[in-house]
Amino acid sequence: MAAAEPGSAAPARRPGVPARRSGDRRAELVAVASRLFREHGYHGVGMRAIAEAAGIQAASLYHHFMNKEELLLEAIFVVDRDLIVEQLPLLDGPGDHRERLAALVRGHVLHIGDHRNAWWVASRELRALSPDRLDAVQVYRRRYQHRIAEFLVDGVRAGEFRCEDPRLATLAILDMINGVNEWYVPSGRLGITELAERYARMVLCQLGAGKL
Amino acid sequence: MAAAEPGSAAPARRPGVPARRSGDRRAELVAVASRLFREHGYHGVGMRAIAEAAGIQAASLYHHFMNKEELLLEAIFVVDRDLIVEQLPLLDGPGDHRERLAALVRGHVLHIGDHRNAWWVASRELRALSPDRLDAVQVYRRRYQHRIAEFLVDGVRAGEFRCEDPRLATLAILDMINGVNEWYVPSGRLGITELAERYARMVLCQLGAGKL
DNA sequence: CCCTGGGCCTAACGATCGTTAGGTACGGGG
DNA sequence: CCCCGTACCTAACGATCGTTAGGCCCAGGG
Repeated sequence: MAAAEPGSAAPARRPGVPARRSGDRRAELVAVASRLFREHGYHGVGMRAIAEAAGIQAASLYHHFMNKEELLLEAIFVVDRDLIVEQLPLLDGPGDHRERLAALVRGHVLHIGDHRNAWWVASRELRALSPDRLDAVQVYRRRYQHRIAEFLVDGVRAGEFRCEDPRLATLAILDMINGVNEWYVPSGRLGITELAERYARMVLCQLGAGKL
Repeated sequence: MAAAEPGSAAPARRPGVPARRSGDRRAELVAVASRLFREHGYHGVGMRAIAEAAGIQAASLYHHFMNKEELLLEAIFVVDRDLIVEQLPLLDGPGDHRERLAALVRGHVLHIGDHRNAWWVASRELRALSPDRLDAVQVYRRRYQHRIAEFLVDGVRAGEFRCEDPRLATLAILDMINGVNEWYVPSGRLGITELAERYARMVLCQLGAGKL
């Protein structure tokens, strides 16, 4: 996924050189598509543009994907799958509620930093999915959101958080974190690890659990 | 702008009936375009679709706008102009820093509620603007952001806010507020005025200036 | 050695894209 | 009454869209 992140032009694939592994090539193409979707939007990029950026012809993409929408879906799912299988378990890990929530926030910010293109696409181009695909993605997303809201309620009950409306606070916090990928660039004032740390602190502060 | 917000179909304009005022018709068309841009994205909507939703033919749009991009620019500028001329002055109004910031947050949330389509477009479709148009919009946006960061510094100096990095806090707060228009629907659990009030409180809380 | 299949190619399809040219109907001002 | 500007129309342009059909080339297995 993070393989072809830089704006690399066509890598001039020589005919006989196999693309490492079959699944690798697929992931490469998804990464290329993610970058272009991010830059111009799903409908702003044609199959020919994606193919050119990958160094092949448009028709060749159909040997890897059924259609354009499958490319989009795969790009989006990278993000949502990771949220569930990597982030959510952090809430059941060691430490008090403060520490566990901080770990989730840090992980979330770092994940955004590692998959900027996919995150952008995942948040802006959902509407281009067909209704049933869209539902599948939103199930994942709601699961993440509901689990966090539940965790906030637990934290309030444990006396670690102060928060008058956990559901609204969840939305506000997630929007705040996801906002990172609107303006973050690796060359910016703050590195992604500093950002992760500061956002963890800001979130705790917002829940009345700040240390400063 | 908020004139034709509902998802109205073609209003069946009879030939001889003038469209009230010349500028009104323009604003109506921008509102229709905003809604469609929001639903399908800038590149996902054709001039023919916009025209049909407005009850006219595609070619007729070119009597009101030079090209498709001008429609987009007009939709976006509604938002950014209002931010500068209506929101920023609130920071120089009466009250202490807490009250003035709360007023800005409330106004910001209410503005989002009143111009949902335009806000959506303004935050997602900037990339479709040509570089010089994009610059013009971003000048407005940066002015808003810098003024708020400056205000936070003042508030910290006055001992009303606690915040280790005002520039980062500004980004986080703005992303949090703008997130409202990702999920807000008028029929939701909370009305827009309640949301405005709660967001004002959450922002103050995040700055260590909460009352609870 | 032949065969199979993955990965890519060229060429083309019908549809839709943004945009333009040129014309019509009508209300208001001279 | 005539004329002008506004608002809209029909028809069409070249380009680009997503997608398909069919074929070539090469690596690996029998």
